Formats: sequence, structure tokens, C-alpha cells
Amino acid sequence: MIRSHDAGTLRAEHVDTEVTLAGWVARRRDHGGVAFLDLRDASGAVQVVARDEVLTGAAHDLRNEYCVTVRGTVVARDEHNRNANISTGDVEVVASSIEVLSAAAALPFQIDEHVDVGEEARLKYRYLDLRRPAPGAALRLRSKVNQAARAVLAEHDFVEIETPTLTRSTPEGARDFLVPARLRPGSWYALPQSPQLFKQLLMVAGMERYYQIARCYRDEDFRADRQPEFTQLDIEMSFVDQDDVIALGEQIAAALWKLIGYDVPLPMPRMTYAEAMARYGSDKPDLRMGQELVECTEYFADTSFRVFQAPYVGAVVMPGGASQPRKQLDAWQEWAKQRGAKGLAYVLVTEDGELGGPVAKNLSDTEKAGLAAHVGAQPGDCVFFAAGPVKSSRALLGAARLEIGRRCGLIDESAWSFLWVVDAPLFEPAGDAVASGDVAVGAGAWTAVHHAFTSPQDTESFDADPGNALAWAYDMVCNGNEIGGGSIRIHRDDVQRRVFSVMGLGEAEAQEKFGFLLEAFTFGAPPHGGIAFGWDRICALLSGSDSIREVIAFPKSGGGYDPLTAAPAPISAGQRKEAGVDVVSAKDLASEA
RNA sequence: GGCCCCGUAGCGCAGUUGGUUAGCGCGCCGCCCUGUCACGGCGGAGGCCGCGGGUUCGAGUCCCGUCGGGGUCGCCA
Repeated sequence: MIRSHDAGTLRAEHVDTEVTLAGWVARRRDHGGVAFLDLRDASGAVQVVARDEVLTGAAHDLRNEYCVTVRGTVVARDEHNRNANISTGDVEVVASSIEVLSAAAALPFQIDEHVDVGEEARLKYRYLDLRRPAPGAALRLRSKVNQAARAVLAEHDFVEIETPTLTRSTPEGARDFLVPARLRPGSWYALPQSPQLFKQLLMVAGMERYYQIARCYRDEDFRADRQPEFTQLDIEMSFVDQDDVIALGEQIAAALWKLIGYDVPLPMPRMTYAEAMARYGSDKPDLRMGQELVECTEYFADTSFRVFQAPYVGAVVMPGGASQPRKQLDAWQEWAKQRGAKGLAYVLVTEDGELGGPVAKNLSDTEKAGLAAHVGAQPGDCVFFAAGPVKSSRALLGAARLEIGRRCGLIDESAWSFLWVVDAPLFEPAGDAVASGDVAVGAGAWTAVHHAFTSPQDTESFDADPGNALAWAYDMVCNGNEIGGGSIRIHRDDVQRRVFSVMGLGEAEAQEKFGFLLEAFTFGAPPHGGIAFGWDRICALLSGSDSIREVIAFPKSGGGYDPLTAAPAPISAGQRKEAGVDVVSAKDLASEA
């Protein structure tokens, strides 16, 4: 090693020790005859004192971010020179020599925690960004997160197995990334959206307990919490039921949050999907705040107000919202319209308990009399209403609830709230999916909520009433984020066939798309189930980052562009020809004609 | 794909109802400084105001288009 000690580890006990340090010049304070350098390495920083005699030659021109070695002696600082702000502040290193290992050009931005840098610049020079304490710490935490999860899984005899990233395109929901196959012109690999099918095959293979920190690829539009390639902790287990997978998931979460000094209370509370939708208008409720949705359908059963003559009427209360200026109440309408709603009806509860706002005059006296009590509104509050189809109305109120939480500061940002959402429906009407542009796997009236391999809770009668069939599916939710989700899978080919049949997926089509999996299930497939954790989001939560980009070493920006390497990039004509990108098959030619 | 916000010096930003030479902080360059620690002092360089078009006597500022970034809805286990 070039160095004898790590800069950030030097303490009073090292006084009089001869040390050789290596790192970067974090800052330089030059007083003419003496200069102070803050030498930074991965462990931290220490002050180096450079007197006249060592500030010669190359060392004389030291600038920020030069990579240097320093030989010298650790000395105690005088009482009045100590710096309590840094862990090495009781000592300093008096240099006997300084050698420049590598000079640094003028930097595109300062490597300084006190300076704000735009994300575009940070990502283009991510290797400089990561020299800064906070961004570097996020990646180091991620490494610890990986280790902690592996330790839990190793305790339970899990086998870490890698699965292919060049695989077959399967209809899992999202758009595939495609890779041309040079040796089979006109044929393409797909990058996996998740290792789902492979991990089920590994259960058939008798591995019994599999996991992988797996890279997944989905070619969808960007969001703050989305990257085209992202990471899951992917887990599958044989001979288990839902409670077994949940218990393991809780142990993993507990081990991860322990890293930041938080003990997750176990077992985590569970809530059914139906309850979550009814009370919070979300399948991933944020329980750090109240303001639950209030069901008002019954209350307005006999109303003469046309808007409330709907299959569902619900409300959510905004504390103190009655004092909002008209302009702000109009802004709520805009907010609702942006979400595809017609608007957001509201009633203001005045300080003397009277009801105000445009909706109030449409309500009967009896309706007005009990309304505040029914929804739990106090004088001074604003009550928002949504009326219409159950699903979309609840979704609107759920979104309003979160927006109220943000605007009114109702969310305790220091709190952690975990829960499982269980008993998800097995199917949803394909109309919902198709209407919203979803890619339905089958051509039938129903499509899988989780995925096509999720086991019904009642394997006998699920296809008699698909709309009410429940699945063995579970999501772990933390602070309103779905951080993990999984299910017990179907392991019997007759059940699988019936599920496909409900989805309108015929025998021939099933064989073509999933034949290899169905065949595998004919050879004594064990009952199995699993879970996948959204690793990027979990690391972002643990590190207190707003964006998953903070916990990815080299993330992409919008449009899938990598600001550092400038990928994606055009390819040459030669590469194009060799890859077989433009090959047109005889079949395609025929169908075009 | 829809909507909202942002593009001004290396970085972060300001720039009035359209008006003369486009500013501020940090950084950078030069000189000075022996106890600083986000050191300090003096001096200096650095701008196609994202790009294209239009309105105007005159555009960083107004209009249209376009590109890039961020957010959000659609989409997405």
C-alpha cells in the first residue's frame, strides 16, 4: 500500500506516529509561510500542515483535487486550534514531504458539500460527484444493504443464482428491451423485465431457496422513481405459504433498517387490499398521516343533488382548509382535472359550524345538518368530495389525501410506517386495463392483477366468479411506497390452464408463450412462492434520498440518456449489417403483400 | 403522448412595464499573507442569455417553433 494510515482514522492516540497518507486535496488554506491542506480519502479527512520547506517543486502548486501522498508526523493541536467539527480535529499531520501523484484540471464544479450543483452537471461528472461526502455515502450504504440482505438469506440456506439477461420476450406487462441476435438474423433476445420465469424453473429444479440481486429492464417512460434498468432483490422459495414468505420479508426489512438505527416493529401490520382501497384510496397507503377517506354513498342515498347520485360518494377532510382563498380552491379543481377527474367538489365548514361553498346550497337541510359529524370535520375545515365509479373516485380521494398531507404538513417525515397489503384480487376486468392502454396478456374479459402465475386462494371456484376471486399476493408498503411484492404461484398445470382460460388465453397461445414453463410444471413442480424487493427505492428510503438516481452509481437521465457516456449512440453501417437489425423475414414480406 | 416548471460566465443564481456597458456568490488566473479550517486581502480573465424564426426603432425580457433537463398524468411489479 502507498499509505500507512487512512486519513479519517487519525486520533489523539496516533500523536508522534510517522504516517504516510494518500488522497485528494479537499481544500488549501495558504498563509504564505505555512499552508493547511485538508487531505481527503475514503475514510474522511485530516488537516496537513505544510511549512515552507516542503512547499517546494510540484508541491508548491497544489490545487484542489490534486491526488497526493503526504509523509509526516501526527501532532496534537493546541487547545485553541482544535476543530470539533471533524472527527480528526484534535490532531494534524505535519508534512515532511508532499508528492503529487496526479494533478487535477480546473473542476466543472466544486467538490464541496456546501455547494449546490445541478443534477445534469453531477451526472455528467458523476465520478467527481461521488467524491462528495453525501453522494459517496449513498453508494456505500447500498453496499451495506446488499451485505445485510445476503447475511439474512445465508442464515436460511438460500442459494444465490444468476439468471440470463439475454432471454426470450415474454408478455409480462411492460415493453421489452430487444437485442438483435447476430447468429439468428431476424430473431431477437429480450432483456428480462424480471427473473420471474427463471426463478420458478429453479424451484422445479429443486433449488428450494433462491435469491438474486437482479438487474431488470423495462422500456417505459421515465419517472422520478424509475430507471430503464433497475434492481430487485428477487427471492423464491419452495414448500411455503404466504406467512412464510412474509416472515422472511420482515426479517430482511428489519435487517436493512437496522443499518440506519431503526428497529422495525414486527410483525408488521397487515391490511387487506379492499380495506386499503376503502380507507386510503390506494393499494399502498401512507399510514404516517390520518385523514382517512369517509364513505358517504349511504349518507347521500336519497340526495336530490345530481352529482352525488352516483355508485360511490366519498370524502376527505382538509384541516383548516375553509380559510383557503378562492384562488386556491380553484387550483384544487385544476389539480383534479390533471388527474382526469371532472373536478373536486368541496364544502367549507365555517367557524360557526355553517356549511359554505358552491356545493352546500344543493344539499338538503338534513344532509347539511349531519355532514360535518359524518365526515369528522371541525369548524374551519374543508371537505373534499368525489362521486362516480368506485375505483376512480377512491383513487382521486386517495391522491387528495396525500396532497392534503403535503400541503398541511401532516406527514411526520421522521417516521417509518410499514405494512403488508394482502388479499389482492386475482383478476381485474380487462376493460379497465384495455381502456387505459394496458397490454392485456390474454384476449378475455379478465386480466391478472399481479401476474398470470399467481395462485388463487380458492383453487376450486375462482373461475366461477373471477371478479371476486382473491389471490395469494402481498405487497410490503413503507411510507406509501410499495417496496416489495410477491405471491404464491400456481404449481398445478390444471389450475394454470384454468387461469389462462379466464384470461382468454387459449391452449395453443399458452404453449407458444409459456410452453417451457408449462412443460416444466408437468415434472413434479413443488408448491412455491416468492417476493421481489425494489432495491433502488429501498436504498433511496434508507439514505433519505428523494430520487433513486442518488443510489445508482451511474444513473440515466430522462429519455434513457446517460449524460456520462452519451449512450445510447448511433451504430456504424457495418455494425448494423452484422447485427442483422434490418433483416426482413420471408413471413413479414408475405404478410405485407 | 398530455400538462406544468426550468435553460443567462466553469457551477449555483438575479436581471423591473422591452431601453444605453447583462450583474451577484463560489470557482478559475496573478500577486500578497506563519495558525487557518467554507481562512483572508488586492487585482484580473471569463457570456452565441439553449437553438431557429417572428413582433419592434430596440428583445435575456414579448410571440411561435424546436432541442435539452426536472416534475406530473397516461404507461409501468
